[in-house]
Order: sequence, then structure tokens, then C-alpha cells
Amino acid sequence: MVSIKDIATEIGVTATTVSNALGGKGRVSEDLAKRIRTRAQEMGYRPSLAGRALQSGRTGILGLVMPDLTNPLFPRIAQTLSMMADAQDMGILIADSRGSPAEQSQALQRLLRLGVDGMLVVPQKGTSPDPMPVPVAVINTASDPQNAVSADHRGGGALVARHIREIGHRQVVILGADPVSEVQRDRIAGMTGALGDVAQTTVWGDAGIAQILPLIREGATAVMTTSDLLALRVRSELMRAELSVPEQISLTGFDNMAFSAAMHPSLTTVAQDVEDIARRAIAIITAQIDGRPPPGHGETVPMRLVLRASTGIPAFPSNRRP
Amino acid sequence: MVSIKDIATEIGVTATTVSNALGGKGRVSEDLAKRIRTRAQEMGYRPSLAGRALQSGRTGILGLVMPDLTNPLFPRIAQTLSMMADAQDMGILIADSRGSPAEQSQALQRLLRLGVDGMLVVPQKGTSPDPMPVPVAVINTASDPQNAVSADHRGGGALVARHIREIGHRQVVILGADPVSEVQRDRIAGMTGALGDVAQTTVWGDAGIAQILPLIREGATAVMTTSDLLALRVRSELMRAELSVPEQISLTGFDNMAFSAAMHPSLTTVAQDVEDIARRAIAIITAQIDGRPPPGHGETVPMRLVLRASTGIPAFPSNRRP
DNA sequence: CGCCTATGATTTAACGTTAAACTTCATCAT
DNA sequence: ATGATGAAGTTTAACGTTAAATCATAGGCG
Repeated sequence: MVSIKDIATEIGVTATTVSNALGGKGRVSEDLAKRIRTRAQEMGYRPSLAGRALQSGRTGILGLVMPDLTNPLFPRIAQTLSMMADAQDMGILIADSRGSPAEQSQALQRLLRLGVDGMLVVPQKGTSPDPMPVPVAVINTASDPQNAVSADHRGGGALVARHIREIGHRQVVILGADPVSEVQRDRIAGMTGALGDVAQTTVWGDAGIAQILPLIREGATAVMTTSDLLALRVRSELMRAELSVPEQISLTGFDNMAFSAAMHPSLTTVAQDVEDIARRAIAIITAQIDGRPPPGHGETVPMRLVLRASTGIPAFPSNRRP
Repeated sequence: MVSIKDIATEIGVTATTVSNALGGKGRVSEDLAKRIRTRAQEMGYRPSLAGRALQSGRTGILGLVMPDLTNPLFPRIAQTLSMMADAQDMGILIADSRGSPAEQSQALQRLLRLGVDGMLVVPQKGTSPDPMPVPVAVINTASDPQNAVSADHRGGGALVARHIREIGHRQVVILGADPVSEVQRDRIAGMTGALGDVAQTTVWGDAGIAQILPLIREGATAVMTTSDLLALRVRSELMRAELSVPEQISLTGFDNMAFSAAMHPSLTTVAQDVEDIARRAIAIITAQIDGRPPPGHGETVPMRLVLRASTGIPAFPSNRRP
């Protein structure tokens, strides 16, 4: 490994001068600076993060903790975060909280031990992360509006619900995965709010899926879910019951996952602007690290309705079929 | 931040003694060592990675570069790698090569600059990573058997193909996503090998999907794909053509993605033992970092056939339907 | 000529940790 | 008594970088 000293002795100056030349600080004649830069380049110099970190107290590394790395959102978040971080010459260290709040704390501790400058956390359902000795940005849970950034799940729910209402549905089923999840509750709250006087029943999880066919027999013409994966499972149930989508039943998902466009019929769903969320999270974190006031105050990022083929005008919009 | 020195002055010994006590090296009386450990605990001491890294020349951080973080494999690889790494007190820094080989090099450079001790690379289709100044483990491409670990894609292909042949199919279509991908080519090679005298046609990508219905009209009774997502798209096509799965057409995927169990019918597919792959990759990398010879010599990790409802005995196994 | 200022570079020190060499003191065999 | 052995700690130094303070030199000005 080439160090700043090696360059210094090669050229015949001091380490400090090389540091200044490369960093653009202090006083170095433009001539010498250029010479140093080219020589450094030639010798394949790479600044040692460790040395710098020791001196500055900063590692330039952020930790990313997600409830479950197999979470559908993770890849896109990770991708965008890593690009944003790159742009600031920072790195993203990942950790998995493996579903449990206890593991979440451990993951945070591990990242802390590795010396991250800040933490990006997508918290476990229903938890908020322990207080940390480094800045934290919380994603998708509005714990403390100062450091949180979230998609507007409520607004997203309202978007689909309004669509369903406007195309004429008068009785719908809402299916959530887990009532513990604040995100899911928000989505559903948005739906119920926008449905207004449309008749609605909310059901949860596997038990909820089993209740759907009976509810359809009682006149429901649309099923709104809080995740594309749930929607796919409902689609399977409907197929088994020989109910056609969207002719007899309209179906909606959430999150615009990769497969939702490939299903038949392609799934109407709601997309998060993950890129915007990631950008804001990074902005919050870097601001805090640099001791600046975090920008914005917990505004949420709007969601977008993705209209596809799984929703349509109900054949029998009345409460009960003939 | 509490440093080793703080503890030293508190107790009235030298920094070295504290370091020795905590690290279990050197000579320290058990009595004193205990006192030091408890005091360190009380003061909330966390060793500085930077200091250690500077001294040892190691950061304890590995880089993970994937072609595309939205790759279906990524979450599971990342999850397992991060757990394995944790176990060795290491961290995983992620980077996205954004689809292009050029970006792949840049991603590697970035991680290098951040000071990783080693690199885990899932290379771009058809590329192998540039030589690196740190150890590298290559995943899923058998470039150099010394440092590569891969699922047995060929064997996986053979598994599904054998299944399809054994249940009586005599004419099949094979659908791949991209002929440039070595992984996909291996999977298909495995399939064609195991099909033996079964009539077969291989088609690729979007154009390939369009060719499937004609081929079925000519008598094909099974469609084998190299990815679950492709299978889902084929399923949609079949549905549009009112062909039932598996009664009329059998369908298979690859990778056992989250949705493949939720589809209707649930998808017969091939699963990678991602955990084993990750474990071996970490073993290879840590061995190289420690200067030990890498264990094993590029053996591949067997794949597993996941039998579900999308494959069955063909109604008309003959070459042409009545 | 002597003083001030600006410029260009050097010296010093520190960040936290640990390997290696060294001191101190007690114990024990000859 | 004399040296050898060993245990318990200490001193020194180094890893790479950079902030702060210091030194040297030249040119401008009264």
C-alpha cells in the first residue's frame, strides 16, 4: 500500500505538503501540487480510510438496517441509497434485523461497533430504534418527524380507493397482512377514508384470505390489498373459484413489485418513489452528521397509482348479484 | 468516545495493559484483567475500528458487488452474507454495478477506496472482474475455480428436465432470458442434456415468448424457463390463450422466488442453496485474507428441485394433438 | 537599511490501538 | 550468595492522515 509518506519521500517534500496538495488545503505552489498529484496517480495512491478516520473521527460509512433483507423494498432502497452515498464518497454497510426487535438492536450495535457515522433504519413493525450515539434517519415510520422520511402510505391508500370508488364499486374487501405494521394500518386508513360511503370490510392475513370468497358471495366486487404478494395469492384463490379479474372482481396491490406487471391480468398497484425517499434519507443523515439542521420536517413522499388491467367497472355494482 | 487510554488512566495502568487485558494477550494478572474488563464495560468502551485498522492494516470490511441490486438473488445473498460476516465480526459494504461492466469496475474501485479487505463479486453477465489488490471471491461464475463458488446451474437444469421427461413429456420449449448470461446458458445446457431424445426448441427473451404459442400448437406440452419471472409471464400468455396449467401445459421456473409459491398454480422451480453459497464465499474470502489456502476447489453447490403444482402428466404426450 | 507581509513549506502533535522490546521484582536451584 | 527463570507491567514505536503552529525566504515600502 502506497502511503502519503512514500509520495513525500519520492518527491522530496513533507507528508503534510502532500496531504495539502491532494486535499487542496494549506499553501502549496500550483506547480508542486500538480507534480504531487500526478506522482500520486502514478504510484497508485489510495488514501487510507483508517488513517483519515482516526484523524477526523469519521469513517464515511453509513449503516443500513432493514427489518428483513428479503423485504421487497430492500433492493431498490439499497440500490438508490448506495448510489446517493457514492456521490458523497460514503459507503453503505448493511445489516439484517431478522424480523425481531431484539435482532434489530443487535444489528444496530454491530454496525456501531464497525464505526458507522450514521444509521439509516427501516424499523421493525411497531418499534422505534433505541437512541443511538450517532445520527439516525428513520425510513417509513413517522416516529420523530425531525429525522423521519416516509412514503405517504395513507395517501397511497386513498389513491387506489378513490379509483375503485370512481369506477363504480359499491362493496369492497380490504386485505391487510399484519395489523401490527404501522405502514399497513396507514395504507388501510387511507383506503377506508377515501371509500366514503362504499361498503367495506377489512380482513387480515391468512384468515382474511379465507374470508374473501364468502364476502364476494355477499356482494363485494373488489379486493384491495396492502401488498402485491397478497394480491397474487388472492388472484390464485379467485382463479380456483373461477372468478374472472377484472370482469367479476377488481383486484389491487401495493408496492409495484417486479412481478406485478407480469401477472395476468397485470396488477393495478401503488408505487413508492423509492429514489426520492432514499435521497431525502441521505440528506437528513448527512445534514445531521455535519451538524446542520436537517432539511424539511418529516414531509411524506407522495405515492403514485399504477393503473393496470386488474381493475375495471364491475359487472354487478349493486350490493347483491341477481 | 471512550478510548483505551481513558480506561488506563482511570485504573492507573498503561494503555498497553488495558489492550492486553481486553484482548487476552500478553501478561496481565487475572485479577487486574477482570478489573479492567468490568471498568471498560461500565464506561461503555467500544474499540475504535479506525485505530485497530491503522495498526493491523485491516478494516474488517468486505465489499459486495452485484450486477444489479434489484436482482432477485440479492436479498438472500446479502442477508446470508451479512449474517456470516457478523459471525466473524466483519461488515458488508454494498455497491451496485448498475448493469454495465464499466459501472462494475467503478463500483469495485469505490469499495476499494473505502478500504475493504476483500471483495465478493457476482459479476456482470459475461464479464470477469478486473484484477484487484485485495482478495476476491467470485460468485456464480466459474472463472477461476480457485476463488469461485457457484450453484450447479447445469445440474439444476438437469433436475427439472429429468422431471419433465419422467412424467411423460415428449416435446418441450425452453425459454431463456438472455443468451449472454453464462448462468442461463448453463441452466439450459443442463436441461438439454437431461432431456435426451425428447424433442426440444430453445427460444430467448421477449421474442421467444412470442414463439411459444406456435410451438405449442405444433405439439409442445411443457415450457421450461430459466427464471420464475419468465415463467410468470408465460403463465399470463397461456392464460390469454386459454391453455390450462398443468393439465394442458406444464411450466417450470428457476430460483424459487417469493411469489412462485403464491401463483396459481404454484410453480415448480429450482432453488439455490444461497446460504451454502454465501458460506463458502465467505470461507474463501477470509482464507485468502488470512493468507491461508482457500478451502475446496471451485466445487459447485447442488441445486434442489421444488415440485409444485405447475407440472403434471401431459394430457396428450404425443407429438401432435388429435 | 530595516521592517512588514505574503507565500511556500516544515515541524510537531495527535487520533486509538497494539507488537516488540524492555524493566522490575520475586522465586528458586545450585 | 549467585545467577537463572518467570511473571507482571511499562516504554517505545509505529500504522496514515491532517490541524495548528512554526520557520524561511523574497519582495515591497518607508
